[in-house]
Amino acid sequence: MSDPHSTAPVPSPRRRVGRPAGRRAGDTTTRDRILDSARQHFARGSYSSTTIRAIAADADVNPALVIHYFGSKRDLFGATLRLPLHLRDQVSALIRTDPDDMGEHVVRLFLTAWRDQNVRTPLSAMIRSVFSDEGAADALGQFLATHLLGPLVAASRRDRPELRVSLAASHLAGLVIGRHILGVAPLARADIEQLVACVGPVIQHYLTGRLPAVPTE
Amino acid sequence: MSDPHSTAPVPSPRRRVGRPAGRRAGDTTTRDRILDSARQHFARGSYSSTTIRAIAADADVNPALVIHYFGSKRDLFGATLRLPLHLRDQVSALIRTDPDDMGEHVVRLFLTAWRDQNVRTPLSAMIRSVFSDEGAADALGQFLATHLLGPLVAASRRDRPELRVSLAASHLAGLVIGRHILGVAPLARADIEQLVACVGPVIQHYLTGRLPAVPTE
DNA sequence: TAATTAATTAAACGCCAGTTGCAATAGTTC
DNA sequence: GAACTATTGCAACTGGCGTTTAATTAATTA
Repeated sequence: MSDPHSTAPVPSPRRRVGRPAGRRAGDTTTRDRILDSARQHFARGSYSSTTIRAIAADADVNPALVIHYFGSKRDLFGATLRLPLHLRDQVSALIRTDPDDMGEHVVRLFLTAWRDQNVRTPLSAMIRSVFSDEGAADALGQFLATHLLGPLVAASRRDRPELRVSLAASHLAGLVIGRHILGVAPLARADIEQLVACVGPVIQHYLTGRLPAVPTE
Repeated sequence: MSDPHSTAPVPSPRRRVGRPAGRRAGDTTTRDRILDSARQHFARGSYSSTTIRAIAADADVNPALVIHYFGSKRDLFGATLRLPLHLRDQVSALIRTDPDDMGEHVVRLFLTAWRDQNVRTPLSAMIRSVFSDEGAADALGQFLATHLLGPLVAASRRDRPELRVSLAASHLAGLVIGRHILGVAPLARADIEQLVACVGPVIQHYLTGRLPAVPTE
């Protein structure tokens, strides 16, 4: 501060200190390192609480390089949200299973998918962003409707499929949040099959069981 | 902007522009207005994404006044988190009801409490803060264990009470999040009694029904 | 009524964020 | 090997943030 310009036109001899500038030898993995670091940071904090500078530091790189590769913080965030495709395949395999047997499969799929870091980090980043960025809820809703809930609703042959799927999804979401984000001890400690055994039948009930009639309407 | 002109050290005659400084006439409700505004902002965004300046602007007040009343942003956040006491009373009334009848009562209590703005805003601020601030999960966990889950666990006469209560709580949390934070249509649209009828029996099952045996161990 | 205290604002400070401009180095192409 | 392009770092700019300080006005007290 205090009168920036008007410094004498000294051509600033670019002192040679710290790591040198310029391209590194060998092939470059820097872009991916940045993306990895960004995934981890966005998955851990909110959008506004994670900083490009921290991401850059973890990738052992200059903050400007992050911008150079990804344009802006928002775009970088977008780049971290791409989901692995095989999850979609698993879901579409799921809806072709026996509907009376689906409950346990859904729970198992959800819980095992979460162990895969390629699923877990972008999803938990999405979840976190939904809670911190107003309006991001739409993005997640879109994703869920298109890739997860929508197919299930379409496959249902029962009454009020949207309500059924919403009830099931809210339970699963609560389960995953409790187990993996909040770390509620009994849920985090339990092994997957135990949870499948407990929760699977309930999901099954929501999807195909008898729901109480709507009061009036 | 641009060039804050290092004007000569004129002692800055405190120009009279905008609203005048100084105490206002009449009795003051300012502190409460600030607190209200803060509640709304913290309930809507993450801790780091809400700014004192925005809170002050909504309360139609100078940012410095916020600090003057509450000391710091953290303390202000703390001040917004006090829960209305009657919720605690309702919970402790709840655990004295018939355990075989508790499921529907719990769901109804949760959903109706959420309609009360004095409950909804601090709770959703807590939820959001848990997702954005690392470490805030402990605070919420503490609160839940002390005021909500703990009593339920203590009142349970079944096996594995922590797992039971955790399963029930995760379901309820997912329900409230879907209904009130994400605005999932079928959950947001349904009236409370319909949800009570659907979810109550499931909660009941988690609390007092037969859980599948633990595999080995 | 004089002194004091409480409520309020304006202005600035220091910090840290995202971003930009520029220079330096390494690989690639002719 | 010269010209070019891709990769990297440094330093600075701009802007918003939480917070501090000082000034101003209204209420209260002595």
